[in-house]
Amino acid sequence: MSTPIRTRYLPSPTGPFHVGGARTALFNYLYAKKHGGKFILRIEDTDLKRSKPEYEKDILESLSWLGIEWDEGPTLANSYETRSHKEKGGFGPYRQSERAQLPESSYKKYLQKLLKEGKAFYCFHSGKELKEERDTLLNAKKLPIHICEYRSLTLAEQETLKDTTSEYIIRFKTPLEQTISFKDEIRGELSFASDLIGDFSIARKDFWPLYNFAVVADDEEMKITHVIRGEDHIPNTPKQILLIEALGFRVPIYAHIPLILGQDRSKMSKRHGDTSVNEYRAQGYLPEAIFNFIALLGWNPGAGDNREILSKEELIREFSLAHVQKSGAIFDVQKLDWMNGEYIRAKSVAELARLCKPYLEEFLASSVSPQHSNILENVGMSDALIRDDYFKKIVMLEQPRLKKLSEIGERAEYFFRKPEYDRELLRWKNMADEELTKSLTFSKDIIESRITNHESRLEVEKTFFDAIGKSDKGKILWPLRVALTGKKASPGPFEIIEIMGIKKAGEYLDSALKKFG
RNA sequence: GCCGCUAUCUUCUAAUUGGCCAGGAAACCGGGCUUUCAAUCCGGUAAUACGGGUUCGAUCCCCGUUGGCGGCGCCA
Repeated sequence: MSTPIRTRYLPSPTGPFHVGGARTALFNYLYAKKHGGKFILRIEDTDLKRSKPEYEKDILESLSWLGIEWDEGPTLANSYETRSHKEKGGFGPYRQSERAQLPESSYKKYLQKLLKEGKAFYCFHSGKELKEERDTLLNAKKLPIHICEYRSLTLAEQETLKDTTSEYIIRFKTPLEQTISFKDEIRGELSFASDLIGDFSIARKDFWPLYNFAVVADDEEMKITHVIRGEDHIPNTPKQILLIEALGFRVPIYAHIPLILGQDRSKMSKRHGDTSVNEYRAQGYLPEAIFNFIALLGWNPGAGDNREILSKEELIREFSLAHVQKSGAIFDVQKLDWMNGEYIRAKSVAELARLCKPYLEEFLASSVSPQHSNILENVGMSDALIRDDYFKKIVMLEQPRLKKLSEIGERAEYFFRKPEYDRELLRWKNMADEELTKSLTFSKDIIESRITNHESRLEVEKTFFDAIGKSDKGKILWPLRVALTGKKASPGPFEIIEIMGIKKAGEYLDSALKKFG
């Protein structure tokens, strides 16, 4: 019996939750699910100055929205503020700050062990001294690491010094002249010289744990078997392995995945603007599309499998670390747009309408400018009264055109308020004014007197084509379509009439005609 | 600066342990369908960073160069 697989994702709630983090979480999730293991969410919030409850909430909500469910960790009910300890899993608490505050914290236990065995020590250099040393080394073009003089003091000597000053910190006594190597599941054998690491800090004087140490302690306590994280953590790995060995823990399996890069090829981060999951959500990207898209960023199903649209279940089934790319991938929004469109087209109309409705309402409510309001004539349909059956028909029309849900407002606006007309846009090719007026009047005539049942698109279409005869269809249909929509691009006029009805269509044509006196 | 990772079209990527014309998708361009825009169908442009090896044969293995990225905190 092999040990059950346990993967984890450790976000730090110090800013909006980004797609890079979501991808790391996703890979851990896919790997765990593929092998019937557990995916653990642990919050790295020991940096109390920067960690914020709202950021943690953002992480939890974004992950849930994406469908990346964690088997253990904080829950949305267990908010950062209330600290109600409604967590899932038996290895809690899952917030580092809470673990550190436990009366018999494991951090303290392990720290004391290291100190006692002479594997860690108190460093009494002041922050100023450290900074100066660092600057000197940097200026001399040397590696800015700290190999501390206090490392060789006995514990008793250190305890004595503790009485003389309050400025000290706990460091790991990094063994010299050693090579630390480990196998990365994606990159193979990696090795590092211990001399280049220095005596790194592991805890503050009050035993408050620092990152590298905290990770090692918690991974042990939570029985983590696989560490799947961004390649920016490769340099941390030898430090963590040194700690693991000093504490006699088991070394987990490592896999360092490539970074997601911004358009400028640098690590995607805050400076790249709208990269937060929330922002994509607000713009109307579907969670399934983002899930699918980020899974394919740095990973593919492998040899000869050209599928790109893959469901969550398929992704879990196909996932393997062996097919993870080694080099970083640029987040290409254009391709995301395409994929989102694919998912939109795959939706049922009812579902899509439900998803689009808030975007439409928001658009109609927010885009009423003073200059706009006088044309906001109520054409038999008040904004507050968007009937579902009516809206569904509109959505059906826009479905093949939509890339993001947020586009629905702009695209379907004319169904709810009369458009503003641009004289030149109404004109088909070089049509003269009289010709244009004739065309619009012609359409108005047909609509008002010849169509008996506008709900039959076939009838509308046939009536029009019978009347137009063999003459240039563009002369009639282009001005009609623009009169109906006010836009240079839109669905066809017959489909629009079918939905908006002859009354409103007639009124729109009247307005368009007024442009030409 | 030092250490590490990495290198196939503009972008994401494929190429059974070295072997067809280097394949797919997005984007772009052209065409069909069309009043427009989409959707859809057909077609097209476009890449193994460079230099050495090893080999009958290298995108693949080795070395070097160059480029890109990451890390070097009492942050995580």
